[in-house]
Amino acid sequence: MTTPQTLLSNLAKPAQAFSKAEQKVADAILANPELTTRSSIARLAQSAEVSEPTVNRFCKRLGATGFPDFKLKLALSLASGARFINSAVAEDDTAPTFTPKIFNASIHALEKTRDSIDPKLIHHVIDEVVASKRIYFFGQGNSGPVAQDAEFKFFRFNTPVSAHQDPLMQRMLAAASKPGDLLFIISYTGRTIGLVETARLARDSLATVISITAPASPLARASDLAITLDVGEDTDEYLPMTSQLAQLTLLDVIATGVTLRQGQAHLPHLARIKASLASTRFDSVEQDV
Amino acid sequence: MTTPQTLLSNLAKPAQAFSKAEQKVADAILANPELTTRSSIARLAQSAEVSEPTVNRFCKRLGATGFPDFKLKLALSLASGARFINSAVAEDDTAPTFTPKIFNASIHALEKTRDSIDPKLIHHVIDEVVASKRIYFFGQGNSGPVAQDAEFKFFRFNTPVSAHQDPLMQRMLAAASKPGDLLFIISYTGRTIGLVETARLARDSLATVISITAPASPLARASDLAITLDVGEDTDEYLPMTSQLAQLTLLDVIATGVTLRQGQAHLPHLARIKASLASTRFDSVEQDV
DNA sequence: TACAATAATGTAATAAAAATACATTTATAA
DNA sequence: TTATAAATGTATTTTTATTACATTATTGTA
Repeated sequence: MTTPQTLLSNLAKPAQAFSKAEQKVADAILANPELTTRSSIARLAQSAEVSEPTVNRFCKRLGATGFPDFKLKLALSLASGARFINSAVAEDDTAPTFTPKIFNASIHALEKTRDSIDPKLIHHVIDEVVASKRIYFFGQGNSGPVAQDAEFKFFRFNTPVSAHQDPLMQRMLAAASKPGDLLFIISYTGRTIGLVETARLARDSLATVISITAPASPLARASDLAITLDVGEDTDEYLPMTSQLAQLTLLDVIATGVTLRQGQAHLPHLARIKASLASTRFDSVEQDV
Repeated sequence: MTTPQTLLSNLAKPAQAFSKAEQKVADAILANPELTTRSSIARLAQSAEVSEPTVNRFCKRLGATGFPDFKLKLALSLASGARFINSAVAEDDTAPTFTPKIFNASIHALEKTRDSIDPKLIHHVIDEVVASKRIYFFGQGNSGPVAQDAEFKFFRFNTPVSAHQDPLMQRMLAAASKPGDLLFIISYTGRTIGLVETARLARDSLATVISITAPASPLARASDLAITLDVGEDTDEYLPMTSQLAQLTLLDVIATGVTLRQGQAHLPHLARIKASLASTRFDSVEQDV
């Protein structure tokens, strides 16, 4: 089934087994997809130099129920991910052009992550968090700030939580861990030697290890549960490290899940935290939560 | 002019001056907008219990050229931001339902930021970064990890850079700063007393202060340049702190801009950084950049 | 209250668009 | 070649959208 997100890229794929006339239709659409979403079948047939039924058959072949449905899917495809195909930052970009590109790349990464997350796995992770007596977040390099951020997010629960970026400290804490301890290990590649060893040490001590990392990586294999994020190509020198955003949002999801699981029981605890910040502000209504 | 993004919310607005029959149409569309994008005018007229021309007139009143155009705009509106109107996390949500909601909220925040950023301001900020002799990133609370992350991102440039979360250290560095020093101060609310005072100290020392903060906040006023992010409501207990994502992506934009400005000159520097990480990996192809 | 004047809505006809059935052409393999 | 199947086009029908115009409500004023 052709999903809206991939329709446009399917069209562009040269591997497609289109017949001569259908290729003409594909070319005509690709020449101006935006216009196609507002065209009649007659107009498109004319610009592709084929008959109207050919266009109609073309649409059905691509999974639409007919031409109007095809236009709808095309418009959706244009509106969502597919539009980012050619949005790599180029050397001659200036602020007005590369700014939206970078935001779009970030948005795209979150969309991709959203669509690839297994809610069952999230459910299990929340189970582990709720069951744990103590939580650690470990990260190195760019994942260090993510671990630190997670500490803030999980501070609202009554379970003791801390984040660590220092490899030696991570190692010592892992070795000293006990059953009931929960370690989140965050690594984009899952190939950082120190973190993989830390995971093994912790599991030897019967602590639970959950990693947020790359699919099929050494770290994923060394963990009890692995939430794998395949945000994709960091091949482009200029594009942002979107994996962090995915990691951060994922940790938000987990924190939210725990909050929901605990229900209202812990709200007074949260209120006390908020109150403690009031005096550091110009006015006490808001805060940097 | 009704833009695609706001069409749906315009429909829902009770303030709209719709006539009786038109209100019926609006209600029918709102009851199932998704279905409407695939309906014929006859079907919609029937479900709204009005005549077909009434539907047609309704569409034109909302800025479409006709019913098909309206459907297209509606579909686009559905595909983009507007769909998040009612996506607050509820107490009876479970992992499969709240996970996409949180990702959507994050995506929405980035879309909003993307559309509100002034590229001219970004250009000026890049000017300041390129001109600076030394860069500091200051943040407290949840913005601390953002500052730390920025340090990683800006490390690729030859300019010395450091991030600080400790208020005393921030204060000392600000007081000791000199012309040519550039301070980035990150604060969601812009009302953290310590950070505002730090900004004033730094400007007294003739350093440049750029803040990433809330519009019209004390911090924004105390800065040379203020990039203001209005990500909006953190009223919902369960929704993520999306402002961090906006801050992170914004810093990505700035870092990218600086990279582009410097051109290829600094690529060898970057290569050396990458090489230095190789031995910490299971294989040296990838890294936690 | 009555009665223009105007706005809102619907009916019926027309035009436009899309889909279908079927004929013709083109390619393919025996 | 020549039968067969696949691809494409023509003509027609069906569906969909729009327009013109009639009817019905609504509003303001004498």
